[in-house]
Amino acid sequence: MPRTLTRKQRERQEREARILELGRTMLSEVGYLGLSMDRIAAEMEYSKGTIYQHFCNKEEIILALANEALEKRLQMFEQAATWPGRPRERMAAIGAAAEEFVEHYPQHFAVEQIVRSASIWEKTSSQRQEFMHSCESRCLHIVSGVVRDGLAQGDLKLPAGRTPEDLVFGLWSLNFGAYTILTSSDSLGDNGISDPVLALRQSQHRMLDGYGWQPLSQELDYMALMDQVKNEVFRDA
Amino acid sequence: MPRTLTRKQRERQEREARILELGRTMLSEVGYLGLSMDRIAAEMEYSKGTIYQHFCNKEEIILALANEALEKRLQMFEQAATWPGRPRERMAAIGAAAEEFVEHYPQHFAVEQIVRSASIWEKTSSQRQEFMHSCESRCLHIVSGVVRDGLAQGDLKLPAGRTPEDLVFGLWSLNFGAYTILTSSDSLGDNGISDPVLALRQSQHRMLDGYGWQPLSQELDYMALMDQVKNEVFRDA
Amino acid sequence: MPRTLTRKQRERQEREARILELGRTMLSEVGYLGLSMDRIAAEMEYSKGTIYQHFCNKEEIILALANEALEKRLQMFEQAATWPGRPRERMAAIGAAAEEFVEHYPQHFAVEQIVRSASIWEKTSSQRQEFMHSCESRCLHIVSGVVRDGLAQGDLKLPAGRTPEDLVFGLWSLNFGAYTILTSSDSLGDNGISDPVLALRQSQHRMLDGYGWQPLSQELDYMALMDQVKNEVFRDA
Amino acid sequence: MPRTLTRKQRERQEREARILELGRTMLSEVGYLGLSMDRIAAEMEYSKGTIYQHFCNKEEIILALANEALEKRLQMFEQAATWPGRPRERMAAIGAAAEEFVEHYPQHFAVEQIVRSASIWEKTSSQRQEFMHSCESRCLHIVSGVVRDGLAQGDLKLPAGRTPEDLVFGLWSLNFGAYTILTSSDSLGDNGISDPVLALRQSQHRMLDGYGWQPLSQELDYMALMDQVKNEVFRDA
DNA sequence: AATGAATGAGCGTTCATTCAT
DNA sequence: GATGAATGAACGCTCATTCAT
Repeated sequence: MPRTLTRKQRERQEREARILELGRTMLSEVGYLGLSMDRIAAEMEYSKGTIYQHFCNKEEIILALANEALEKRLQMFEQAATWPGRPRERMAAIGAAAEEFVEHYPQHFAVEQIVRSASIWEKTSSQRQEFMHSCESRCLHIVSGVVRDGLAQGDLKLPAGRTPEDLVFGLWSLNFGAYTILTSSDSLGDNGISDPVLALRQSQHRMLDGYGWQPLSQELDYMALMDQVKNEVFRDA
Repeated sequence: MPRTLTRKQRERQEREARILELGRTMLSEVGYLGLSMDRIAAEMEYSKGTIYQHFCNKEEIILALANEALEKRLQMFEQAATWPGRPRERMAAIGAAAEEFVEHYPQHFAVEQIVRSASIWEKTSSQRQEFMHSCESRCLHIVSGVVRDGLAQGDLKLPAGRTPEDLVFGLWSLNFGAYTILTSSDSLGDNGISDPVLALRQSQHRMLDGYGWQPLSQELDYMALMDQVKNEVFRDA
Repeated sequence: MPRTLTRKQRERQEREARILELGRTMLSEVGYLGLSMDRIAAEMEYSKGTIYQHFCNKEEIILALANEALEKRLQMFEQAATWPGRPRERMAAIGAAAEEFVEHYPQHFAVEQIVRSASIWEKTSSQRQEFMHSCESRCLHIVSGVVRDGLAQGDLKLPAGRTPEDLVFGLWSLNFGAYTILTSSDSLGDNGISDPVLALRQSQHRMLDGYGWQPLSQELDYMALMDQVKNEVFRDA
Repeated sequence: MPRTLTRKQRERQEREARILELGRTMLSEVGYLGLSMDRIAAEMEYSKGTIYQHFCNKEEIILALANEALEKRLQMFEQAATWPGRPRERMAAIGAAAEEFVEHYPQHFAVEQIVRSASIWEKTSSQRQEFMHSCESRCLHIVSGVVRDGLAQGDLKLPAGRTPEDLVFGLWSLNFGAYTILTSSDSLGDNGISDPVLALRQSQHRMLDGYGWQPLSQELDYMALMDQVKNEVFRDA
């Protein structure tokens, strides 16, 4: 029993990776509608039958892509969460990671959006669905962990009855909403929003300030910190 | 010469309304892909040709629905913005309106989401496109107007270089993102977010607190205020 | 009983003329497929029902247009046939008329072509069909009359068993074929046929020369004659 | 490694041939408008999808048919042009080939006519378009080659400034026009043209006589020659 | 007489999926 | 295991024609 995979298995994995790569590009370029098994097969220079041996329907491909995306996001969040410093600084680092994720892997982000808009669930295997939920959970958990650290250190207080997850939900919504609007609107500038990414950062930090999370953004230049994180942690991501 | 429309014209309008009503339901139930002219026609018990006499392609229907939705939202925002009280209270009123909008017209909100995800623009008339942009602009304008009022009264200060629109963009993102996640996730509860709508409210208010907007949420029970607005202004919307 | 038409009748006729005018333009611009009752009605700013009161189906319109075209051609041939001179000169005059017809009324010619390519006959009234056949007959008759004049004057001889109509059929074919090819080919120049209209003229005259029709084209400058006819007879046609 | 095609490939080719055969019949029976992918599929007893795997749109089928037709015509012209004898006799042989073509492959001729009347070009591949143009060119070239031979041997003279191609254009027009009229008119007999094919032959020969091409039709029985060619060269075409 | 809403068969085309080879 | 021919339902859309008003 070889520790390494057989050649066949290796080829199979490589093919699968190529399918996903192609699918990702397609999905982000032409959307859910534009992604077709025919096209993938043609571009792969494999037959459709072969594609179906890897993914038993179109939706499975999309869910697999979503899993890749979430895995990447998770990994980046994990990296960011290790940033040395007080919890609020680590929150900023995660914010930087989220920024970096959208900027550096726009196709991944596009997949995340599509998965939220198209109804994919009925036809997909519960295994992949669970994997996706677990990724999502772990992402959330990383962030809520930092919140808990902040609470433990007395850097912030939560309103009665509110959980760390509630706070994270706010940040998540803000981030996801901002990039969704950003991606789908071309009239932001006309409406006085000339630098939406900066506006997003401000909003995040003011929200945390609103929770009284120390050090407040008047006391620490989180903008500079985020740039630093992006440079140092994700320079060659 | 009747001041009112002729019977024919009335019938036409009613039919058009029915098409939109059906389209709206379909769109929110089965999404952009599931909406088909065939299905609309079948369900209307009219022929396809008749539908096409009202809307010259599928995308026009969707854009018309989006315009309805934005018009409704605009109207609700306008109403909320007249709420008596200090600017920050009026902001809360608008927040309540946004909540009410999604809750009371979930189909309208679904349309707003779909329009952001599907590429509809190429086939639609520029007239409808402009109408939509203008609605969006006016919505934004209402809210940024309240921000300006707050600034004028010295209730809040904006960071250097940031515009009222930037602040509004944050709230908009937060709101849109929260309801998008809320709508497309069924595992929030499992992840510790048991009441996402309440979490959204908190996030909004903490963000405004973060801008130092008086009166802060410690000083005024905005939750109660929002409930009051929903009861008094939108009771029978 | 008024000698003149009533106002209603006049209006009816004018409307009918407008329908045909519009139909003719459409037919020549977008072909048989592009001609639609919808479009005619829209452009006329009349209702479809009204159009149908004039022509009970699409094909009737086309046949009516064909009749107009043939009537015009007939009229031009009649005019040309009165050209003073020997029969062969009158043949040249008719050739000039045919040229003029295509050049000056390209839409009429387009209709003649369409009528030969689309199957229109099944749905049209026998009355219009007969009118068309009679026009065609009379056109032919004019030309064959000139041939008979030539024969009578001993200017040409026909091979045994051949009729004047056979000769005319040749000219007709040549003319119709040349303009059909001309209209539908854009590569004539590439194939060495730089001036097809001139080539057509030559072919015609050489054919008549081949019948020994006096005066032969070596003896009389038929090219100049045709130009003269076009100038003098059809200057302001 | 088989020199011949695999069974699959053979089947594919056969199916393609059947599609074209069916298309040809349809086209000649019900015209461009009557030809529909639905009907082809139904009559083939294959699904529409299968048809589309061979031809990516309707127009491609028609152009393929046109290419078949032109290829056949080209081949027949090439055969005829090898007829032993003086150039003018070879011209007659080509005339016989043209006759044989229309008589023996009326569907091919019908396709040639349809391609001249319907606008097919926009949707078809440039490859097929070029093939068609090249066939046309080569057809023309064969005939103009014979004219050049005649010129070289001093059998005819061309008017100043006229090319062999101009002469060929005349014959082409004559032939194409005659068969077009013949095909679309059922009243020729009533108008004194009892044998239009014979009339066409006469016209051709008189035209060549008009160019003084030796031997003239008085000196050589081209009618008999053409029959001989049809019998000997195309007996079992 | 005039209208135009309504029809509905038909069109060309796409595409996820199956399955014999 | 890989192939790709075959499927067939579905799609968006057109248009000649009818007919109640």
